[in-house]
Amino acid sequence: MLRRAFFERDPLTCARELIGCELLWDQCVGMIVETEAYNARGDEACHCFVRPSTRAFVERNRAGAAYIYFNYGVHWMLNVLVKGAERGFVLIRALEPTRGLALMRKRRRVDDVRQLCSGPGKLTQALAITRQHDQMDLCSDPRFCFSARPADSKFEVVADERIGIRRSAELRWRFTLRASGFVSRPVKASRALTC
DNA sequence: ACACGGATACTA
DNA sequence: AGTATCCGTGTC
Repeated sequence: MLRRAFFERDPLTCARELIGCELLWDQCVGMIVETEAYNARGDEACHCFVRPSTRAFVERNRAGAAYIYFNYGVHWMLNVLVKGAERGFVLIRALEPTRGLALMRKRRRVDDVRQLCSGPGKLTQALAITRQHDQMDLCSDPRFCFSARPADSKFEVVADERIGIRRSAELRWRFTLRASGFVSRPVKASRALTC
């Protein structure tokens, strides 16, 4: 289980290093293959830029808290609060499912493994994540937490532009596992950086 | 390409 | 109360 110290670092560092880690959510598990970083300060795409309630969330909660909100009137989004020198959020955007596939298929009503968690709204539906999990501490309950990358493995991470935003759109703060077939959208090769 | 549809934070 | 905006998905 990832300790709180992992999340007591900058959003960019946490977002990059979460690639290859697992998200454990009750009966279901998936490897994280896509994340995005949002800085509380100086990042116009972060909710903190326009929402006082989100700024209050940052003050009120410790690093490792789940920040969950409803988007486009349809989908729940799972973020993790991080607090280093820079504070902000990591949006969990896609998983490669590894356990609990049958339950995910039932909730998503699709069979294709690549369609289960290949998007921030898809994965919350597959894992049954809703408002009730907002502010949950993801560093204390082994049923709802992150697990570290296997020590002996190597993960190549690619950065490109964040998806679907208008402000601060040029920042390459989306991180994906290289060549993963489980991401929400293909990497924009012309803008991608290996990191 | 476009419909879907709710929370939040504005304007009055 | 009315309006603009929003880190998406599924189906057309």
